Amino acid sequence: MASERNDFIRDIIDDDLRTGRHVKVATRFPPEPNGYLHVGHAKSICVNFGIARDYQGTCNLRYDDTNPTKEDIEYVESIERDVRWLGWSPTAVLFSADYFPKMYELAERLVREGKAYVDDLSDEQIREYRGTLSEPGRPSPHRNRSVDENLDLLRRMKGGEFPDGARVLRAKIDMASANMKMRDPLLYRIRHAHHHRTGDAWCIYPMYDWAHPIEDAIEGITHSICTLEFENNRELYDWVLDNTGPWNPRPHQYEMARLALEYTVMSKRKLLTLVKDHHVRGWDDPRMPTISGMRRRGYSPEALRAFAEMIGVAKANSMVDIGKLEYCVRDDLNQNAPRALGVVRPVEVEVTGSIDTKTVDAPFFPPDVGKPGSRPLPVSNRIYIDREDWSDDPPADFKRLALGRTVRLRHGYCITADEVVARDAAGHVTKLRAHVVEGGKGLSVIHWVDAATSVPAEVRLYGRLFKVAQPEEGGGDFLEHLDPASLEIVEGARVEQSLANAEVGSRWQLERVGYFRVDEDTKPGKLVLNRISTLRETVAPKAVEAAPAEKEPSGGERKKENAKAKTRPKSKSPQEYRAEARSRDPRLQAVFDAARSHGLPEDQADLLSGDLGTATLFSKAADKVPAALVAKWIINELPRALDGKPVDGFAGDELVAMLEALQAGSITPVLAKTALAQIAAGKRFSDLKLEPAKAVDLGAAIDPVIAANPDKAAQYKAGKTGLLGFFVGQVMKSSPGADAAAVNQAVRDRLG
RNA sequence: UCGGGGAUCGUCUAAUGGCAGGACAGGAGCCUUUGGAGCUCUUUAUCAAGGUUCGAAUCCUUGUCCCCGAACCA
Repeated sequence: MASERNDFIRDIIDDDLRTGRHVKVATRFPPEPNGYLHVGHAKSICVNFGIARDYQGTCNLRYDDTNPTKEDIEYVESIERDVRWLGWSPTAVLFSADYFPKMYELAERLVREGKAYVDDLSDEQIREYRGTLSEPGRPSPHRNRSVDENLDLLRRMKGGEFPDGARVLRAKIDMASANMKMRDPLLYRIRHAHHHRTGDAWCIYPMYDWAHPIEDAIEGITHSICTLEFENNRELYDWVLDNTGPWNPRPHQYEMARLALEYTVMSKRKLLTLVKDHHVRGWDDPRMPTISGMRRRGYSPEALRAFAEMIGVAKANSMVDIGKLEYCVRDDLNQNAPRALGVVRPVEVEVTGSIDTKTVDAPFFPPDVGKPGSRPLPVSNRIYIDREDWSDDPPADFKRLALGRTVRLRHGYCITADEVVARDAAGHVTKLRAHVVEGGKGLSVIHWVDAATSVPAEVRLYGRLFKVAQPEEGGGDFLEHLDPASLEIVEGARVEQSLANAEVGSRWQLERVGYFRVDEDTKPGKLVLNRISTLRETVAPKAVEAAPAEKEPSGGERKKENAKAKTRPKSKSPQEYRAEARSRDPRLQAVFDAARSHGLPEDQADLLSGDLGTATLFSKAADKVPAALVAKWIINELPRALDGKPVDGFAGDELVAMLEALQAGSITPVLAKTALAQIAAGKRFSDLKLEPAKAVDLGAAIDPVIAANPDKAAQYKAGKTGLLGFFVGQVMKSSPGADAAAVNQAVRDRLG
């Protein structure tokens, strides 16, 4: 189905579809409308909508608007616009607020079933009663109110009888849970606030952990994808589903790593600070990592989708190289942005000598892009070139214009510089004289525009907002890392005539300068161009001012992170748990002692006596089969066969039967492993159809494999010994009864 | 009474006991009327140590490091 693209979520979906757990796939993108979407959301959008697309499923856009004090209609509108601009069409556009009646109904059900209660504690008290990471919490004095009282109180909460913060509805779960999220989580709080969608209909609002699973369940979401920080919430998510259902399909939550990107910040709070404190011009400032900012900058939906594809989906926290985004943007633009000429800092050049044409026909794309189209380019003997392309004192590898040097004008003729005619106050050249070189050859090709017909433009040169790769690291204020040079506005640029009426939103490559988008600020007669990206520079033309921004925070900041880790209490190790279990349960200790008396080393005895399931399995089997053999199979092989299933259900008699057969030599170890997996799946050993160990003609088994892979055989002989496993694996596949060790040796012999 | 996750080239990500692969970045070369693009070649990785196995990134053990969790936020 989606075999070409593999990530852990798609693996799970493939599995769910294969086993029939689900017949359809339904996902959702659930933003809270309290800010603009950013590139991190773009990843989530592409994952959720991408899955729906790949599996012919559905994906809803659902506003998670359960907190009226933070949310706003402005954000609602921007979010849907951004999702659609990215190229996705929601199956439905929905609002959590529309489920408020159903959520409330289920809350009453919980109360009636004695699974929720109204608490009068203040927020500080609730926090205090909750305990800490390493200490259990205490029950609220109101935890055991009667159902009737709870129901009455809840209804009065809903009726608006109490002020904000006076009471909350809490689930009655377990104040001593190691998972803080399960310590009687809040379900409803009182908020006499106007909601953007429900107005003043409600004065109690559901919390995320209550609302989200119900929303998913109501919509029939099968795979509810969120980010890693919600891992602890999953237990509660499942609890809510268990106590409000039955639901079919029953949603399941999966967590993936959120996107972190170099040279930017992603939290809504920080983005909001940038906007509110005017460090940028708005949510859609082209330097912002918001989708609207990137759109205004000139990034295309295709580029953003390609980026999402490139970074993949996984569970490991990561920091993505900003170069990957820039690559995707350039890759798209190279194919799609027509070329034009423009100079950012014009230097007038008076060209002497004859010019035979008035215009040249210049193609929009270079031959390697291979797209059609061209425009006429006026040519004359008064032109502008870019200040970048001139040097008073050219270094040896300078390939552009200097006194006495010759360059070719793009799409035009060659010129040789004769004389500097004028300079500005700063000493920059403003006017040159040059002459045409007939049939000449230039050092390089430079861009230019015709002086008479070119049009003025304001060029906004955007760079990275921050000077450092990780502005949030180091403990200081992220604003300190803002790059004051992230925007440079150049007023006096000139671009070729054909751009005079370029459409707002159109994207162009100004050859050798960069990619640009026509900005919304453009007015008739005043073209405004945003630089989307520079061109890639294999040899930096401005090597002098290169001084790349420091990539790594300094060492001192490093230390701080570690100190933080050290303050965390240390968890118990599995070994300690097993020791504890034994001291609690004499039966386990007895198995430990028995294992020792069988001659097993202490570490094995320890592993076999940590829980009752494993311990009984071992002691039963060790009565009939040598203990060392049993230990080895239980410790090393059983976990994989079980694949997460509990040991308790594993049939010990079958294990014994299998091990006896193995001992008798009637099955090979390879077969024994597959048998173990089958037993774990509930089969009886005697019912298994297993090829008996037999004398396989190794030559007959191996030769065809070698013959079928002559190139690999050659590589092996040349020293790529890793291929041995490949050959053995192939042979084992074709001759299941073979003895792997013998095959291994025989392949080795044969390939010399 | 702490619990939940994670660790593979510089970066991101594959490999589900059998060839450690791809992409980005880097390097070398070719090509080029964009110092762009393209093409070719190429450097570089399984957190550590033990164990099981013919064979381990993958299974077991111990250890190390990183992230998340104690809002009436989501």
